Amino acid sequence: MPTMFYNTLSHSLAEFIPLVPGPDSADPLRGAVIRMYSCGPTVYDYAHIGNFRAFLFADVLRRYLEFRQARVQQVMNMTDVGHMTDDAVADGAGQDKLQLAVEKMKATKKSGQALVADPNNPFQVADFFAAAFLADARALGLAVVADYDRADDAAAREVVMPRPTRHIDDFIQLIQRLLANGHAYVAADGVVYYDVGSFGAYGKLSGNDLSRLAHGAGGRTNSQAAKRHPADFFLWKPDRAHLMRWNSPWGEGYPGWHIECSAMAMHFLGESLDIHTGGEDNIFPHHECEIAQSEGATGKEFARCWMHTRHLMVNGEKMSKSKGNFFTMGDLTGKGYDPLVIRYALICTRYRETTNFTLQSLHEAAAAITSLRDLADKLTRTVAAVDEAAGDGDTAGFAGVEPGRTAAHAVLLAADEAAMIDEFSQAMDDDLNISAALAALFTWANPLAKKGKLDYPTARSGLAALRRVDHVLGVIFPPLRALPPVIQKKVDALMHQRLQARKSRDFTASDALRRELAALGVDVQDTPAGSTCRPRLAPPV
RNA sequence: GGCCGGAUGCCCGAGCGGACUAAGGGAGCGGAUUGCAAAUCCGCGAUUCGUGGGUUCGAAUCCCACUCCGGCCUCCA
Repeated sequence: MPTMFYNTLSHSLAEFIPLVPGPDSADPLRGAVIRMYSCGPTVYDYAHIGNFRAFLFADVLRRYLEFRQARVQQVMNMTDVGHMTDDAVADGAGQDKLQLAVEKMKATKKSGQALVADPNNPFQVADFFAAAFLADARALGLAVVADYDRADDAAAREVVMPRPTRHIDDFIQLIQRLLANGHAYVAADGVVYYDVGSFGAYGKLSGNDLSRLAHGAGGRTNSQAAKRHPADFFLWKPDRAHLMRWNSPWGEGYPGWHIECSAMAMHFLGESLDIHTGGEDNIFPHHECEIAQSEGATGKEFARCWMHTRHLMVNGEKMSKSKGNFFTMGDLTGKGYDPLVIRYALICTRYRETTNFTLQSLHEAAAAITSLRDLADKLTRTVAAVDEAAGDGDTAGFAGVEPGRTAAHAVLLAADEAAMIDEFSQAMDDDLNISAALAALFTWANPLAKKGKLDYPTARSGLAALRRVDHVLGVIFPPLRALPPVIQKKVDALMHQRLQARKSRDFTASDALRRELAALGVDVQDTPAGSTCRPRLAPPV
């Protein structure tokens, strides 16, 4: 079955064929090199789970392509240029968002918790939130951040998650190119604008057309004398008062908010990309403008496939700051949810559906992950026991290699496993239908989990299959977060206390202790051999 | 006003013309086991797919109308 993705550009499902396909025409993904650009976070504040849903969608997409044996070069920007809160006239009005962040930082400093040394320094503020983003993203298992962490120096990291403030020269060059070929102009107010009228394809992504943009009820109608068309957007704005500003041929100022993605994507990935991802809100105007800038400059198709994820709702409502109904990672981990639970809850529905996020969905996720992890444990123990007895230490072959890439692929799968992998893959080929893919996984996993004793070939094959799907899912094999040492001490003490209570058959005390332990984040299980405990993925209900 | 999506059991969510007596997950209920516990195991929950028409031998799946919900058109993932 061909790999079908919904392409916002064509408004339809179409087979995805890489620009540089692999050698096998029957399976163009295998061995392909796929260049993918993902619109990343702005680092003016903590990212919320709605943001992370979009990044996780890109992550699952990338991981699935790797599952299919493609090599993916993914670039995700971290926007640290202070863009404007009120860009309604496509002209940089309102307040600088980084300026707002700086004000907030100053406020927290006054209240005694200094988050950065100098809250007046926008670069420090941006660095602070960039670090916070990376920490959250690591916990969620974003592969692009793993790449970033593996990069050995700052320059190498820059390739993976570039920061616009370090690419101002690229922006200037791109703007000069657009000026030279007539797609941009310097207006009477000294601002450099993109001339949308010069780019006939403007609107091809979003379905907007210029006449409607000029006259529609949805804003952007403000006439600005300096611009040729109301939809013209600025590329560079001279402004000596702006918080972050740089020298340019058009005076000291700052870049427009669309130029960074065009410039950095082309800088690192070339003039044509395979896939460009983002949230649905990026379609217009951001991605529309990216296309105009990039294709206006190069004359080549900028991105072959545009993929957008729908918004996340919280408790049935759109997330918004005024309602205060958004969660950050810290909010949820603080309540006792493991990041892997959050990951699962955010990836387990198809990216093109509006999804409603609730705390209940986290508990469902915890239950689902727990059963898969229990199966993985059982398979691992079975394999390890035999390998140990045989003395070949072969289990290292599983642990040491990046999952999904080599070792797991090298293990020949039994018929059941192969069928599951095939079904999983077919579902994902259908525009990343992860619900159906998960159904295939559970349908295979449940009987295996219920079987009492497994033979070695079954366990080994099952483990390899689980590792392969988990290369996409990323929730079965990554370690859970560790209990803080202080809590661990308490847990040990309570477990001991409980053992005493059970010895004297004081089950009331034993159960009370179980609840205490649950509140601390561990689940207790009693077996004939004694009591054990393990970390909980979610707090008790 | 323009342009898009969506409505499936208690909840989430697949299915997109015949294998649907509707996947999978969660919650619930009954039983086994147990400490009248936790964990585990076995079993049970939609004659029905927003409403009304239509097409068809056959519709959750196609067409029309209606109702409701959501998104974008403006900073947002």
